[in-house]
Amino acid sequence: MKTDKNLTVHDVARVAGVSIKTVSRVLNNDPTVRDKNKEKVLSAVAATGYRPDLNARRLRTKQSYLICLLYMDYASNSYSARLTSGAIEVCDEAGYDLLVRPVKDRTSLAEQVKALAERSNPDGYILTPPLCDDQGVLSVIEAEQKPAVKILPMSLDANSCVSCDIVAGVKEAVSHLLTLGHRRVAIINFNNVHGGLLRYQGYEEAHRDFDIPVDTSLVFQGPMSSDEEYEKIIRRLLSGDDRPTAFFTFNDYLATLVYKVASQLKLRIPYDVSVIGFDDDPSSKNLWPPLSTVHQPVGNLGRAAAGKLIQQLVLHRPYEEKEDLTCKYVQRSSCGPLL
Amino acid sequence: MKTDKNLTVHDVARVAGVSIKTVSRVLNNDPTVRDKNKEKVLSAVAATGYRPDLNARRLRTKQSYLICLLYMDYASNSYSARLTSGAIEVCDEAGYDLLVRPVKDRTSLAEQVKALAERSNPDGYILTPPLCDDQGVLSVIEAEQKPAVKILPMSLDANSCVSCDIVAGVKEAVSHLLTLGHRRVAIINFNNVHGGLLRYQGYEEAHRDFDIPVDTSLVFQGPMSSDEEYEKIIRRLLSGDDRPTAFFTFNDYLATLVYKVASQLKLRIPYDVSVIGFDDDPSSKNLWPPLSTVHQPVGNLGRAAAGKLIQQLVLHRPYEEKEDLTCKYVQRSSCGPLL
DNA sequence: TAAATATATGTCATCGTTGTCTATTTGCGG
DNA sequence: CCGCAAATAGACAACGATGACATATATTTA
Repeated sequence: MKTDKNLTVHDVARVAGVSIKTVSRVLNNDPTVRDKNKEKVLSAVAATGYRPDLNARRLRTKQSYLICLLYMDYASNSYSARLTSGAIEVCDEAGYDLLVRPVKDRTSLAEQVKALAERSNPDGYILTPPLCDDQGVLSVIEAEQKPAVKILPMSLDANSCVSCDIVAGVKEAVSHLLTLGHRRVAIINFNNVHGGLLRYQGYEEAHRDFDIPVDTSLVFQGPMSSDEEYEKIIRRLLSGDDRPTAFFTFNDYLATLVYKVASQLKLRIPYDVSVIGFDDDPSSKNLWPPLSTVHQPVGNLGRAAAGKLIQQLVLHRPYEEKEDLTCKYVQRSSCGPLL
Repeated sequence: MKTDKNLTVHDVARVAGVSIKTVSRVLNNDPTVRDKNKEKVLSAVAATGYRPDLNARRLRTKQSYLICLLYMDYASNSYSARLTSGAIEVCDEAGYDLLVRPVKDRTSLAEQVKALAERSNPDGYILTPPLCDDQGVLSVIEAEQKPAVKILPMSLDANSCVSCDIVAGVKEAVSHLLTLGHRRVAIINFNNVHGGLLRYQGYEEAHRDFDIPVDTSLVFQGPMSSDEEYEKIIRRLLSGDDRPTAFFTFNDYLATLVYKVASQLKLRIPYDVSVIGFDDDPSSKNLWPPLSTVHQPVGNLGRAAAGKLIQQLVLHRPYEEKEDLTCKYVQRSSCGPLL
C-alpha cells in the first residue's frame, strides 16, 4: 500500500476505470451504483490508499461537521468529562467532530461564542447549564441560524432540550431519609439552574408523601459565591440547637463539604448526621463512609444531546432516544436511621 | 449591519473598490497593502459583516487548523479537564481548534487514531500518558507526517515533549514526612508511565538525603487493575505489625483510598497515619482532613504542550516556554509528626 | 422487436479562498 | 520630466470534493 499524498477522486477514478462522479457516489453510499462498479471503486480506493479531503467536502457541502459543546469551566468535578465522553461517541458515529469549549469568563459570554462561531462555524451547539439559559449566548446562536440542544434548561422544550428524571431520583433519595426516621432534612441547593428547581421539587414531593411540612429554615437555595460560604452555612446548621439530622446536597462536591464540616464538629456520618449527594461522581464511592448519592446519567445526557442535535442536522436520520435518562438513588453508607 | 449569508471576497472587493486578492491580502495581514486600501477593505468588511469561509481557506492552504488532544478516558479525576482547558487557551489565540479525544479501548488504539486522522486530519497531536508511549499510536501519527507533542513520555525528548518537575515536588513532599520523623513511608505508584518513575525518583532522593534506606516492602509500583486491588494492598500494609506511618500516593485519587481504608481500620489521619497525594485535584482540599499533596501544574502542561506544537506548525512563531512547570508541595492537614 | 421507461454513469461547473504570475503604480535619481 | 526598480494591485487558476444536469445503458411494456 503506497500512502502517497494528494490523491484525489481523479486518481481513484482512473485506477477504477470509472468517472470521478461514480467514485464520489460510492464514497457517499449512493445506492444507484452498480455492485460491479462499486467494487472496482472500493478496491481502487484500497489500492491507492485514497482518502477524501474533508475540507473540500466541507466547502462544497457547506457543513463544518463540527458540533460545539459549551460548558462552564468549573474543573472541580468530572461532569464535563463524562458529558464530553458521551457526546463524542455519538458524534463519532455520525461523522461529526466535537469541539469542546470550556468558558471561564461569564461576563463576555456572547462575544466568546460569537468569536467561536466566526472561526470554527460549528453546525450545531450543545449547551449545558447555566449557559443554556444565557440570553446572550442564545441570540448569537440564533443569529447564526444554527440548531442548539440544551441540557436541562430553565424552560424545557421537548424539541431542543434533553432532561433527565431528577425529581424521581431526588424523591427516592429523600424518601429514604424520611423512611429512616429523619424529620429535619436540610437541602443545600442552587436555584438558578433548572436542575436545582427539580431537586427541590423532588425534595418537596418526598416530604408531601410523608405528610411532613418543609421547614424553610433548612432550605438553602444558593448559589453562593464560594466554598467558604457554603461551609459557613453548613456549619451554622450543624451547630444549632435543633440541627438537621440529614443533608441532601445539589451535588457530590457539596456533600464533601458536609463531610468536612461534620468532621470538624466531631459529628459522625452516618450516626450523627446522614448525607446524600447528587451526581454519583466516580470519586464519591471512595469517600469514607462511601457517599449515598443520586446517580445522574451524565454520559447518557451527552449522548442524548448529541443524538438529538445530529438528528436535526442530518434530516433523514431518525433519532429515537434510547439512552437511559433516569436518575437512580444509589445507597451506600452515608445515611443511617435516626437514633 | 446586515448579517447576510454567503458573502464572499468578491462582495467585499466590490464594496471596497479593490480586487479580491487585495481583500485576501488584508485579511491575511500581508504587509504589501497600502494603508488607504487596507482601510477601505476593513471598513467594507465591517459594513458587510463579511467573514471568510474557513473551509475554503482550509482547502486552499492544506491545513485543518485542528489540534488533537488524545487521552485515556478515566473520567475519575479532573486531569483531562484541566489539561484541555489550558490547551484550548493557547490554541484559541493561535487560531486553532482543539479536538479532544478520550479513548476508552486500549486494544484498538492505533485504529482509533487512524480513523480520526482520516476523518478530521488534525495538523498536530498532543499525547498524554500512557498514550504518548504507545508505539501503535506513534507510528500512525508518524505515517501522517504530523507533529506530536508528548506530555511526560517515557523517553523524554526536548523537542517534542513537555515535562514538569515531578522529582522536586515529590522530594519536597516526602522530605517533609521524613522531617516529621516518619521512617516507614509507603509509596503507592504506577511504574508504567514516566510520571511514576519520576515520583519514585523523588521518593528515593528524599530518602537518600536523609540517609534512610528505602524499604522495598513499602514500595508498590503497580499498576493494579482495580480500586479493589489497591485497597487490598493498602489494607495489608496498614494491618501489618510494622505498618507504615505515612503514605505517598501516585495521585490524589489513590490517596482517598488510603483515607478510606484508614477509616475502616479506625486509624486516624494524621495521628495514626500521614498521607500525601499528588495532583492537587480541586476536590482534595475538601477531604477531611484536607489532603496534603503535590500541586501538578496540569493546566500549564496543557498550555505548554499546545504552545510547543503550534510553534512547530507555524514556523515563524517563536515559542518561549513561559508556563510555570514546577511541582510544589502543598501542605494541608493530612500529615503530622510521628508520635 | 421497438418504444418507453427506469436505472446507472458521465460531464462540467461550482463552492470561496489563496497561490502564481503579470500589470500597474509609485518613488526617486538623473 | 523621464526612466527604472521597487512596491503594490490585479487576473486567473487551482485546491478537491459534490451538485445539477445530460447521457448511456438496462429493463419493462406494448
